[in-house]
Amino acid sequence: MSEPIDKFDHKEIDAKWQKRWREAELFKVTEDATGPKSYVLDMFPYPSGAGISVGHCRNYIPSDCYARFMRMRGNNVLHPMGWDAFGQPAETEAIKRGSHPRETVPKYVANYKRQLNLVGISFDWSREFNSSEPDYYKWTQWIFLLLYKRGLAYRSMAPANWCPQEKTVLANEEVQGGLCWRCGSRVEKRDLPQWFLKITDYAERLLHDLDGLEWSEGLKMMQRNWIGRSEGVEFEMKVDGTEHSFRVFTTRIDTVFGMTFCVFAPEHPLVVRITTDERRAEVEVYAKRAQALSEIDRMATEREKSGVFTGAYAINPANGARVPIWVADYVLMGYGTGAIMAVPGHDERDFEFAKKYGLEIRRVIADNSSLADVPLEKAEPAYGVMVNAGEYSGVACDEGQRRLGEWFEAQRTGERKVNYRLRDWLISRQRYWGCPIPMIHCPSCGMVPVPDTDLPVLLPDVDNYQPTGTGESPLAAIPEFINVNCPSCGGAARRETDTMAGSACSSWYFLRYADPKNDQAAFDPAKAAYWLPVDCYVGGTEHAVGHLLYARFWTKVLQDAGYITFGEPFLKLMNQGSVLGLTPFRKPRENETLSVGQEGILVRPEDVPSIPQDQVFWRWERMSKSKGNVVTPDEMVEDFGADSLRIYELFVAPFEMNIQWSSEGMQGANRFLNRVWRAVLGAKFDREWRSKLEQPFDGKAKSLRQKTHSSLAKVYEDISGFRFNTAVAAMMEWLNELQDFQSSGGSSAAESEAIECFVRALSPMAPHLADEMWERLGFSGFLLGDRLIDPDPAVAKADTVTIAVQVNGKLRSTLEVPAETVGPELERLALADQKVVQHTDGLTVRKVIVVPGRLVNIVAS
RNA sequence: GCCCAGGUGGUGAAAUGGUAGACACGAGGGACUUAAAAUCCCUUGAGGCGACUCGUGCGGGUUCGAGUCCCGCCCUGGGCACCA
Repeated sequence: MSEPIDKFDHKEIDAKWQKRWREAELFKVTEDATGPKSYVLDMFPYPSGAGISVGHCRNYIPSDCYARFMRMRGNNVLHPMGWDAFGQPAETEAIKRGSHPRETVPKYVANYKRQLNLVGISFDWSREFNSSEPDYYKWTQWIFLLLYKRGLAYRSMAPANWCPQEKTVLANEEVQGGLCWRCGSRVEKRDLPQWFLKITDYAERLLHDLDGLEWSEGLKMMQRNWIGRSEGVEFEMKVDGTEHSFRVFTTRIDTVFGMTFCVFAPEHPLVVRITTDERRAEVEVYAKRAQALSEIDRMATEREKSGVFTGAYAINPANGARVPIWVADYVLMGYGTGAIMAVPGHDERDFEFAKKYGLEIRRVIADNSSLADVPLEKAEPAYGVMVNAGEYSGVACDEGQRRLGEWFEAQRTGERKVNYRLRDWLISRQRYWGCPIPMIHCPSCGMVPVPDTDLPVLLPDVDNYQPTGTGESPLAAIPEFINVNCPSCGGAARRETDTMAGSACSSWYFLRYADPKNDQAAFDPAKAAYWLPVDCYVGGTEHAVGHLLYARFWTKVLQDAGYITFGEPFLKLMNQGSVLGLTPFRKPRENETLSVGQEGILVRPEDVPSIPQDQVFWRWERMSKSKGNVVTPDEMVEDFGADSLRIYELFVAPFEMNIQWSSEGMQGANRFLNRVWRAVLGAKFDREWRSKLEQPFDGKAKSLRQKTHSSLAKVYEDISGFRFNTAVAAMMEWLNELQDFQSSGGSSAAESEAIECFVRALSPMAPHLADEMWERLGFSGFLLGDRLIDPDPAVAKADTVTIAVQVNGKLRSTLEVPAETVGPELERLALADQKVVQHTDGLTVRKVIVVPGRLVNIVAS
């Protein structure tokens, strides 16, 4: 060792070990290895031109630390990575740049992979795949057909955002303030035939199975609310003087006697048929205006209620009352039946509506029967006793609900029903860069699925995939693609031209890693049975109700079809916090209006100097390419090395917490690793330390051994629980003690033990440096292929403890006592303590609380 | 408006109901150096010469003891589909 050891050469060490790991195929795993399997999975990224940021690293570094740790604890760990490469952003970007996703995607993928290797992530690249490759999307299509054959895919008309200028369908993201974000024209709604997947058939199971998952309660709650199960009664109402009837759903059938009007969603098909001639013009205008509003606008609470009377009346089946039918945009066609019974006395929105339009408000619920005629100042949705309810008056609400449910069922005009707010999953996109939907429209046979043997339906490799102007996918303009013979009758037919949303590709990718090269099936059931379900899934909360729900749905369908034996794909889910970057904004100009929640106009950092200083302000926002606030790991790795970045990201904050990016702490992480380097390599290391541990240790060596073993226990526990920040802190404390030991001239087997244990424990966090030090200590091989050392609880146990001594709850003194000191002895010592004597002088000791190993609290007055 | 997280030094943060601020960053002082970098040592919640006092968003409560538990507020961040 001729070179100086005051600092490690991170560039040399990173490159050296990354090369060796690659050459040794260190990260490759197989099913036949020993030890229990563990599947540690990161949500696969969408590769964009900006590359991965230090924000992505906050996902991949901790999960890599965990995966490496699990492997070093004897598990057979699957830790794969792939690319979510289909999707609208890639297509939009390519159109803008005049390139093609087929060319840009592989470039971006190569860059992502380079960056991930740069920070030393232990992915098994032999299992890598890309969702936009036919080898993969063949099986996405196969699963779509499986859903179709099981009656879970159907086609239905649904509105899409339509830009009349560009003559194209827009994603919600492309609509801002009702305007197209590119050309600024007013976005319209246009009905198109679209494909849906029947996730609602699985609502109950998706809800129920959440209970068994090791996910955060907050996230489970989000899914529960999204599924939105409610129990109630759906019943039929007749439109007075016509043959028409409609159905309404309510969770509060006990309030049915308080119904003073009904409300239809503006899109309700009955609206045009029941509206009277004198009301027609007004209703039509209203419906048209409502249609132009986005759903979010219609939902906005602050908005004042609005509506129009149709001129028609309905009959309340419970009491025969004749109630007016209104149309209002606060009722949505997509939820329930698209029509409601309005009970203004006991529903806040109905109350507000009734107040505005002077409709009757009746009390039908009260705390007790004597309050039946107390006027209502506001809606009272509480439960109590039914009043003004005919023969039900005086009946408790919950009993009334049951009896009314039975009554409707006996009358055959309604039934008790469970309702969900979850809607079917709209999976079609009128886009080029997606997985083609494998269906054929035949004039004589109708809808015909592409036979499995004809899969994949290849996405045609064309240069021009601009919008068609008809609302159809660009694929509709490619004759070679659309013209096909019907697989059933052989006649001329037409291919489906919609592609699938990106979320289809990501709804089963976790299965493919088990068997990524299989060209006979999506996966070998035996391999899937070995690796799955995912033991630990790591990703952000932004997927709480999209991806995470869809993936659970597909898993259950595959289970029902017998391909897998489990119904939940992700047993444990960990959500990392975001990394926020400082992002420049400017104040709006006079002609610009901000939408709700927006505080300024985003500007690119390079434009800041050209904007008047007082117009610019900075905010912390999630790092993303579109915000121009991305910091890449490349520069951090260049300056400080992969391991410094890893330590910093592990240490900076709790895993699940958002952080504001600052590279100041990088110095500290780098300094820590340099101290490790000197403490480990500057010592006289004795490989045979194990055989020399029997010698009597002096106090210093003994306490170093205690620190070594207690730190191992703490670090292992913390990594297991994803508490990486305190795991790193424990390593730092351990190192401080080792350095103190060394600077006081100590040298013994205890020091060598500490060094070997430390280097091994550091390996999941800082693998490059750990392997380098391992080699320099005279060992060979890779630490990842080796085991961590088990802490010895007997050694980890401290001999003495510090006992806090309080008087009336205030700390007055501390006692340094042997760990096994019993309560009565602690009490005696505390009462004899000089500080205690001072503070209890003139007082009577009333009570002494002793917590052995912790504290003594003397209550005196 | 509803739902979910949070609120602790100059900063990131730590703390099974039991010594608030571990571990770091930054700052100040010192050693080494011609000097700087690096490294090492000391100080660093506020007030007070001190004994001590005060201090975890605010107000109550439970407890021998509350950052932690309960009730009522305020503020910040995230999510949302007015869900009948």
